[in-house]
Amino acid sequence: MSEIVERSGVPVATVKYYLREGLLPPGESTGATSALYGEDHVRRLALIRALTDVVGLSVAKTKVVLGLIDSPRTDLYVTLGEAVAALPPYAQDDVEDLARARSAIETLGWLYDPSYPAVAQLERALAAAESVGMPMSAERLRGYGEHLRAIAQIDIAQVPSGDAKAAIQYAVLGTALYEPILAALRRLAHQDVSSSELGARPGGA
Amino acid sequence: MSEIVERSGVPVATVKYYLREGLLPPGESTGATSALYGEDHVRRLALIRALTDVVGLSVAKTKVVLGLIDSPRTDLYVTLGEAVAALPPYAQDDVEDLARARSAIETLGWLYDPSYPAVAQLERALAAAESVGMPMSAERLRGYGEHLRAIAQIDIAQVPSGDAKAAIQYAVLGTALYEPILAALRRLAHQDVSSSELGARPGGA
DNA sequence: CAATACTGGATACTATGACTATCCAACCAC
DNA sequence: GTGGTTGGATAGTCATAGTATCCAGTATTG
Repeated sequence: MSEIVERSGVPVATVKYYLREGLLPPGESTGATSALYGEDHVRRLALIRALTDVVGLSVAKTKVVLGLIDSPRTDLYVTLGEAVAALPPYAQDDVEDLARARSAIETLGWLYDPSYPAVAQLERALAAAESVGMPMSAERLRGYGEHLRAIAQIDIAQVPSGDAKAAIQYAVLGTALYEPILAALRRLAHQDVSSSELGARPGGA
Repeated sequence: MSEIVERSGVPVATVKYYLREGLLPPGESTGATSALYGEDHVRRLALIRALTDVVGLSVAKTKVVLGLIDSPRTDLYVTLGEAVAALPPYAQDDVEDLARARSAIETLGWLYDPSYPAVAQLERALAAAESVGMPMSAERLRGYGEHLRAIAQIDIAQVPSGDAKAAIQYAVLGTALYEPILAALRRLAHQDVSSSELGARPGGA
């Protein structure tokens, strides 16, 4: 065990905690006081840290996501839905009306399936923006929609097509792990756009 | 006070807590046992809930963001940087090398300013994806970059241009509050793209 | 005008989450 | 055989985000 601790940089006590919580599978037991851990465990630890530290999931939600990766359910659509439900922004599933989300999705001409968790998440996010006096305009929505759809196409083009299980795993992780990248890139794009369009410059106008 | 409690839906004890923590400004005192609260306070409460519940900020980070909105610093660039630093994915500011982020930004031909917090956030997000075996390809990056830059242009076109303070407030809130919308839309776009390209359908293939 | 109800403010308490530390007995390596 | 690890169990810690209680000073109303 000292090996994976050293290679992953995660403290022993924490590794034991993940073992306890069922995030990390036990090593192959070789007697009462030792077990074998391998490359898999190191990768698993990296994944756990990525989901908790970077994506910001709780240990409980991380466990859900890992469970979906380990044994994907029936099909991609259902599995991805469950994964999405484990990702922020969390929307409680008590019946809120989905009017804003529905109207947005219809404006975009996209598939509207109210059972898909992202719909409630969108509703919540739109309601929050509105409650603060920054409602989403239809025009802005259409702009976002166009470019996000293009991004989604890029994402989907990467999904391995042969093995169904691999495809689901890729889709789940891709949804979760690329989100922070997208957020950071948007922030950087703001910089770049304002610098090149308005002449703003690092260190003050 | 019962008024804002009722209108905002936030429990009294919690309102008092926000008052204590300095997230909510005190009402205009009218004697030792009463104070006046108004529309401003209701809006402020909505903003606090939006930042904590939807964006997922801690009370402490929320306070930072609110502080920037209340009294923006020197200029937009600096203020937005501080706001961005208060947003996930958090990157500790101890000297990590920013090789991945730098290379990504250079690939895109964007402005590279290592002091801008989003650079460290990008580094962390890219490193996480890589550590899990899903590194970002240059090709995918270019695709993301193109579309996110377009989104950033939409964002910046909305920023009010007259009043500098209003512009800063808008930029800070827009960065934070639209992020969950973008995340949800991307997830929905995945649905729509896969449904129209692969023939997948709600309820199973 | 007196009883009751409601404030603002201070203080103390609780619940949850994510670790972290301690023990212990079994081993394995020398 | 004996000292240092290991796996496993149990208990303790710390931070965060509230809740709950108390209190005394109004305000209200019959």
